[in-house]
Amino acid sequence: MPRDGRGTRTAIMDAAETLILDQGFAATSVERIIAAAGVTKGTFFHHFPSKADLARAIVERYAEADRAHLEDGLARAEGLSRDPLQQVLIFVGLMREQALGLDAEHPGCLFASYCYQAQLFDEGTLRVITDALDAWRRRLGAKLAEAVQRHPPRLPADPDDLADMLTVVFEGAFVLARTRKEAAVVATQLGLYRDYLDLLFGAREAVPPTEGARF
Amino acid sequence: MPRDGRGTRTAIMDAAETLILDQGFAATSVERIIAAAGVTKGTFFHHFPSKADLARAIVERYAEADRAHLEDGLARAEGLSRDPLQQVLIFVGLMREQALGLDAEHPGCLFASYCYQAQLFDEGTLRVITDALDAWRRRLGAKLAEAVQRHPPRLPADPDDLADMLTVVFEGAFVLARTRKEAAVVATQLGLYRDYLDLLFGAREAVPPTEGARF
DNA sequence: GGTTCCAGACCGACTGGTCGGTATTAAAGG
DNA sequence: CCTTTAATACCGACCAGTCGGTCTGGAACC
Repeated sequence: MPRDGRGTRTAIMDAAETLILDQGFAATSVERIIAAAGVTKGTFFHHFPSKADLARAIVERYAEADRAHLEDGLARAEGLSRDPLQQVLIFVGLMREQALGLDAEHPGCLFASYCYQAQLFDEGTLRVITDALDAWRRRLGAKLAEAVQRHPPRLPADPDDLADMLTVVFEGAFVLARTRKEAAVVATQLGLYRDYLDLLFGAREAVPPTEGARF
Repeated sequence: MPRDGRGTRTAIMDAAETLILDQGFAATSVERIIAAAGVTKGTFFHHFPSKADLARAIVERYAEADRAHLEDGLARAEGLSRDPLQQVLIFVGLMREQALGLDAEHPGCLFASYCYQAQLFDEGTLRVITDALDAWRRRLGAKLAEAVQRHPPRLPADPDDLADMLTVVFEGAFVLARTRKEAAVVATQLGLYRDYLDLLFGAREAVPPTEGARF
């Protein structure tokens, strides 16, 4: 094989991703992408058959990172507690921690960007997004369903909807943070979501688990 | 005076608004707008000096409707209870009611659409958005500050952040509803937010107000 | 020599925006 | 009452520039 083009490829994707996040896909011309990435048009179309293929590649990479983020956080939470409710609380806490470290002036989610320009993308590209968000619903929903069993909630609540709410808080907080140019909003709102779960499952009146789990 | 052009003007704005909401501003060409509105290019540029002026006009109209929505809901809630906490709960309930009536396949917020393409708009246009969202924070934050006085919350909570959370839930729920093509998400998530407030301010242990307000 | 990576001139389609002109209306002047 | 006038509403051909995408060709590596 000749020389390695993967660096160039990711350079194009990196440049495109940040441009897309603050001006949208349609306004992000190939010319600007290649200028930002320091390559030429020939190079661009060597790596991506079309601009649409770039969009797909970027969102797929983003979704993979998102999934890794989810699984990594869950694994860490599972290592820190046996109780599913505590795991979720810890998980949200971890997300909050990382949100605090957002130095970026422009926090934002590529999924949200795409979904507000949905007509520009083909079905497969949009499917990547729904699949990624469904993963959060399924994984957290299952944990919360267990939590509902062990810790009777003070108000009736559907575990899946509760899981969705984390995504909702993330996405909404990004929007607000962007308009205010104040990244701290994300961490603050995640904290409120955590409080909500705390209140919903009154921490003390836990039903003893069937097995000998400690907490 | 010549014949009335306001109908044409709003027709252009209506067409543009829906197009912008599902493909973004940059991808919404003047040609498509005028095709959808049934007017010609000359007419378009007669009413709007530039495409950017159209963007500004649309977001201003949207923000006015948003503000009216806020004030109308608050006025109704204030008519239904004297207690600020109850007013907020009723207000959220009203929003939920209206979200249930969303027949649109594409629920969505123009503010979010703009903020994910912020580079395309000038400062004044973006300012309209921050002002509109700040109004929600101020109005609801004040109510919630009163609520905190009368009903000690079970967990420490900043009234303004709590107010922000309604916006967050709205915006986040829109994103999720769009990806799933399932408008019901919005009402569901608003219901969860209402539950949160309910839990936070335990409904029964209210501190009697200084004056003789009943609730 | 064949394959992959990169370069940049080039193309037709489409973009936002302009401009000269027509149609419609209401008020003013007779 | 009828005409004039002026202001606004509307039309569509046209323009310069930008868009995504193609193509030919050379450079680097096996």
